[in-house]
Amino acid sequence: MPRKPLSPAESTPFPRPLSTVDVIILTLLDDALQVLLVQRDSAPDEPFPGQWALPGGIVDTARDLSLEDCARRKLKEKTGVDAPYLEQIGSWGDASRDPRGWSTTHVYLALLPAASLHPTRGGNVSDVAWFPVHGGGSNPVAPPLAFDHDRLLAAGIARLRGKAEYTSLPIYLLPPTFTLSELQQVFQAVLGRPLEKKAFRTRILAAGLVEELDAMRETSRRPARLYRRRAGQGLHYFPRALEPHSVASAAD
Amino acid sequence: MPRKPLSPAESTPFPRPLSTVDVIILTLLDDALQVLLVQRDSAPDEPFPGQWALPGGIVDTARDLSLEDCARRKLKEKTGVDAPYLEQIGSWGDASRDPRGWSTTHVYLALLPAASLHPTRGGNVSDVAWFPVHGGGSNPVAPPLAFDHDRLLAAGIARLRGKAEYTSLPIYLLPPTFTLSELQQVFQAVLGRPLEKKAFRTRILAAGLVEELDAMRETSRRPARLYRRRAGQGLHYFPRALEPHSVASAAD
DNA sequence: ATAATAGTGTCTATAAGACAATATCAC
DNA sequence: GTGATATTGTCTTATAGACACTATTAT
Repeated sequence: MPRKPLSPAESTPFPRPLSTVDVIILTLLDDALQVLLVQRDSAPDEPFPGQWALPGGIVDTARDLSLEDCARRKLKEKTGVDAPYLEQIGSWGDASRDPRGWSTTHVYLALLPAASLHPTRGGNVSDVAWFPVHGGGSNPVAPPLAFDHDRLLAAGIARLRGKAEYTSLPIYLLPPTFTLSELQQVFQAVLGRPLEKKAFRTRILAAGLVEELDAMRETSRRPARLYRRRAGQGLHYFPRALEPHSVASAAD
Repeated sequence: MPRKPLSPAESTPFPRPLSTVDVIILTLLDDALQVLLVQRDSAPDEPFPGQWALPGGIVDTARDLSLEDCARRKLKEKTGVDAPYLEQIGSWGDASRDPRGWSTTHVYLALLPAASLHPTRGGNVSDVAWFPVHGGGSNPVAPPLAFDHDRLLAAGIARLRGKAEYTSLPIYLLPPTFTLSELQQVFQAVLGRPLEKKAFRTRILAAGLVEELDAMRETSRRPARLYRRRAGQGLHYFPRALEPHSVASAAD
């Protein structure tokens, strides 16, 4: 039962669904797109004890001013940082997705650079870990996730992949400065296919969404020019998609 | 207070936000994009009495199997029909958008052909009406909507306009058979700008998303070939946007 | 010099924009 | 025939793909 009685104004004639927020936190680690997952409590009266799940939880109307606020809070709790990109992916609400009853989750996608995380690959808690997202990678993503989190994660990945075809979105997976080769590698990791070097560089530079720095990345080979996102530039929409694709599903 | 006590499994340590669904129902009437609005109850203890609002209401966990289910129910209640296109636009949840307290609305976009509606322009109830969506039309959209429905509507229109640039989405605003000129008019009404005739026709036909019928639309001028959506074809993504556009806001 | 990665030159292919020309109907 | 709308021809332009070539570093 609720902790406090509802005031008359708050009283409504319907039982309210449980409201939660889940965050799909992605970054690029070891040249692969990886997702942050948390292991659920092992207490047997908890739903999906011990299973891996997306970070998230119940909306706390006393602390969270808004759904996005709640997502930012979850993000900060698990990573210790704010994400340079946070987007709502959608909401899934029905009677059966949570054994506790009718519930709705509001899913957000957060992209952040791996370099912004703590030294030991970001996870500062033992029940938090990064998993590669690849369908065909050597180490597959964790076993089936709790609740319906598999489909939520799939929707987040699909959104990122889809937007990578015609926007600059994957740039948010990189630290503030990067080389064009690194940027191309991020796009390739997201899209799961190689891209043409010349076409890619022309596309990025013609869009004017990065600016040259006076510094180079010094490696054991030829140094590469460093760039950074142009200040105040949001997501860039390219006039053409990266590859002629044809049809998609009926809704979104 | 809730009508029935919560079972232990349903008990959660947080007060739950109010969950609602609102539907942005759009169609093409009189060559203009129009939205279906409902006038709220005039009882002074109701929030926003007498004001126009998007059709919607509280999620009924006893009747609605899912959020989308709920959206379909609202749609059917107001129009009497199912929409050939229904997409979730997003969810807005915060402490202040509803005077009754912390609430979340789940917003859906429905596109349907005007011809599918009842004879007298669809509205079979006196407190339901279509309003043109145009910013610069002769008859502007209704005065400020109830709650935060202005921004919800704006988000829905923006989604439709955005997708019209690089998908076939506006086709769902037309009846099952149509001419290419009519299809072009729908795109123009959505985008608010004229399109090049030849380029538009090539684009549509090359995509293979319509099929020629053996019938013509007979008017007082040269008859025009009728087409219909190819069966089983979902939303089509064109390889190029209709016009080179550059930047958008930071998140979606 | 060689290996490796960074970066460029140049050609082709595709699809959109511009805009004129032609086709088919009612009258 | 004229007027109106449908449909097509053709040229230009912009940008992605292919792919070979040059540039710069460490060794």
